[in-house]
Amino acid sequence: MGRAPCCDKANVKKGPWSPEEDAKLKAYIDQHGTGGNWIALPQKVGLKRCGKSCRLRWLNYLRPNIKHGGFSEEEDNIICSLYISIGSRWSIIAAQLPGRTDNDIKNYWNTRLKKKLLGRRKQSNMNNMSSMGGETKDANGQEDDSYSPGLSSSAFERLQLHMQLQSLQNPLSFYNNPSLWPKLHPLQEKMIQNLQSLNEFPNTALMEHALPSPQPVQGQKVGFYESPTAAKVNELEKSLHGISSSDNSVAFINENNSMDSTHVPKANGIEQSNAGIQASVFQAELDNFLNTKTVDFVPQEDQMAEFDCFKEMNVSKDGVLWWSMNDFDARSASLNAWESTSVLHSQQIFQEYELGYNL
DNA sequence: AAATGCTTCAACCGCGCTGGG
DNA sequence: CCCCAGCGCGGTTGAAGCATT
Repeated sequence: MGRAPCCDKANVKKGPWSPEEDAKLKAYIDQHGTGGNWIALPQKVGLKRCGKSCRLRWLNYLRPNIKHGGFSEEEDNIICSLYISIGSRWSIIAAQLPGRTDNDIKNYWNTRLKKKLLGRRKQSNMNNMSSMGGETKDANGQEDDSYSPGLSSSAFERLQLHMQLQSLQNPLSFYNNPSLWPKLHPLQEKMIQNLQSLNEFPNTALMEHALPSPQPVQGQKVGFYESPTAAKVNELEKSLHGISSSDNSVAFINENNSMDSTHVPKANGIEQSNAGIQASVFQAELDNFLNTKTVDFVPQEDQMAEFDCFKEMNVSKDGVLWWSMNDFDARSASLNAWESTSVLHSQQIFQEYELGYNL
């Protein structure tokens, strides 16, 4: 037994809206507002439409100041950064882009941005692989088919994108520590095994073959990078507060030529140098794609101290920057010139993001 | 010029959440 | 506390337009 339909489907018109219907709806809402009840609205307006359909039409097309198409590079950057940070929360992303609707952004991501990003990765990987004379595989060793069934699942795709970022930035992160993984249902285990079996080359092995190990230089960054997300938010931070308060997963060589353990957990089977190379390669790709300026940033102890939860989890706060609670609210308040959807329902949502993606 | 394939995007669908009764 | 109507969201669909053969 399914749920009751929201309206009488038989007596409701479906499909594209006519100019007359648009005009009717717009005129009514301009004059009376929505009345706080979309279900009752079509009757009042005299439209044979479902209330949900009216709402959608108004929000996505008829309401004032809607922008269609022509996404700017700045908007691209914001969408990409937020997608990597929070996933397909289109309404939240839309709230950061005045005049854009969640539907528009969702379509834009699915039809263009995603392909642009993955397409570039594909191209870049092909370049890497061509020097090896191997067949085309992505950085995870998978058959590099950007449109493969594996990527058709948005959840898996997002996971993959995020894992790429996460593992490149922090080779000792959760994703690279199976011992930290929660127990899975046997079917889930099986699925993961199947996915892994597709990987002819483990991630690091692939890069090990592709690239020589770097020689760390005293005082230099060794490959961990500030993600575009972090850079973007850092920029926003600066513009909002006039200071930089974000932190990034940047590994440093201290004066003794050893890793600064404040920021980098002790190695456990994965060579930092390889991770560094992976990161720099990916950074180049992503920076190129996002056209985001990479900002040199030296994290301070007191800044790290803000993130006790990361310490407890024995991982550095990685460069995939999570909106800190107060920051996000403040940012939302100042950037969200648009009305509509509440940007954040509560701090809890983002605590979940932090926990969920960093665990 | 016609057929076919591909891309785009408006609209629909169904589910989770919320608040009022 | 429970139920239910309505809202809002994310995923999906399918028609229209465009590109290619």
